[in-house]
Amino acid sequence: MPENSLDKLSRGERNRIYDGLKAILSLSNGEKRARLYSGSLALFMGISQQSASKLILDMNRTGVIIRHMDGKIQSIEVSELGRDLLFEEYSLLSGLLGVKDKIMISGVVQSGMGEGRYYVSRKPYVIQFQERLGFIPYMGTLNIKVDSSEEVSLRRIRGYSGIKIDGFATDDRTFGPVKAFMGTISGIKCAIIFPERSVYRDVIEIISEEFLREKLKLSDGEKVQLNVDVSN
Amino acid sequence: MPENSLDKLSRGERNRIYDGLKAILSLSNGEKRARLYSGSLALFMGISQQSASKLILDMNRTGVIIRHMDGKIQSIEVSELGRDLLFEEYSLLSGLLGVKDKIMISGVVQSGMGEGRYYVSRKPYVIQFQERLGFIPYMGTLNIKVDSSEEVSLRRIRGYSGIKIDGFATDDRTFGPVKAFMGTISGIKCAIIFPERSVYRDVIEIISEEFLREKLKLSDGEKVQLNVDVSN
DNA sequence: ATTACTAGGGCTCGAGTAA
DNA sequence: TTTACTCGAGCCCTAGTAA
Repeated sequence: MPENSLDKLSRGERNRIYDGLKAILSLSNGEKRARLYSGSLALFMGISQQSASKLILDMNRTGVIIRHMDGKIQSIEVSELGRDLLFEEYSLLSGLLGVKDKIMISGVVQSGMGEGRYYVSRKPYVIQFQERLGFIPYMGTLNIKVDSSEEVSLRRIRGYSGIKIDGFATDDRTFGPVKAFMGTISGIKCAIIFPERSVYRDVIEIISEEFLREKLKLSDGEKVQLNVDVSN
Repeated sequence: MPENSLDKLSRGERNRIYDGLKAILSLSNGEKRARLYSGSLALFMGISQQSASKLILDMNRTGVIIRHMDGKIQSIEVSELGRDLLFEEYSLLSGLLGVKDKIMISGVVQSGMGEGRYYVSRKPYVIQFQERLGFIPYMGTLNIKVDSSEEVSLRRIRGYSGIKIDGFATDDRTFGPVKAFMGTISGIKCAIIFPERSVYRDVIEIISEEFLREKLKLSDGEKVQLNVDVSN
């Protein structure tokens, strides 16, 4: 069972796993899964079969890959956690190297279940939205289902640390930390918000000072484009 | 004296240096040089001062940083070699993660000294251009001085491995390996060529089946835009 | 203050080898 | 065949400390 204990890993250990992930992606040839022997991985990485075997075990233990043993040959798939790790690294490098990242996301308007409204109207969130995003959002979210062709763009955004909105707890429950990215939709200032620790979803939630759905006269299924600023 | 012996480093050693470079860039705050104590670097990286000191020495030895000792405090600058290393990593990740890279470069036409013509007309090069790029280039290069605002884009391109053109030797001298990237300029197919091992230059050389300068009626100082395909 | 050398401990890696 | 365990060697990291 994965422990998601990536934070606790030593620098060396983390880099080892990081190299392993890159190697597995290289050997996947665009497929979702890579069918390989520990020996093939070893050859590719220039390490011994024993080390590659241990590396695969470690990667599986930390949950960055999902392994299926089909008899002798194993098929390995980079997990969501593993992908996130690599996209985080990518986004970090983007920032450090000064790559201008104007990421655009397009998708279609979707109706939410109203949970968005509930969350974004919690006072501790609202206070932070005002302080860190510079506006008090309309009490509701605009949900956008991102085009599947833009999955990579969305993952790239998620890879950035964004603007931190702290979590908090009430008597009954806890509200997790959130990260936000400023952007514009049809010229109107807005922000995308993500739960800090979440699995990849193709639906994103947008907040804005305006009631976007009304202001932009949007109805379900309508196509919209979003400009996202990831420079922090 | 730098040994440029990066290839000979072990995986662990290379990752250590890689982490050090990222840390130094993080601590530079956008400045060219970072003024820091080995202790500050240590704190930032979560390692001991001694390890940070050794890391700095190693990075200096391999030539990925340039160090100036101003008394006690040192100022550290990531060298061209170091930058190349990071951009290579960035480009590698781009490819592995499937980030669509349509890189555009703009600059102004410049007259070369005619050396471009000499190089690209050497037969072993020409044969490879035909085989690997799919065309026999016009015997000359179009030189473009890239806008300084697009330095990062150019470095990103250089970070990719591109299409390999092997070097060769004649009786008198050797011609180094070259890497090429397909692209278009005003809709006409072309390729950028770089010496495989070179320092960063803001002038790039374009080859094409056509005599671009004439076909596009270009004169010195004229602004042009280039679309580069880095997907290999 | 700093930087950085030297020793010792821990950890990673690979050879041998079992299953 | 393959995967993966054990254990010894070597390497890297840190503490102590000199300059």
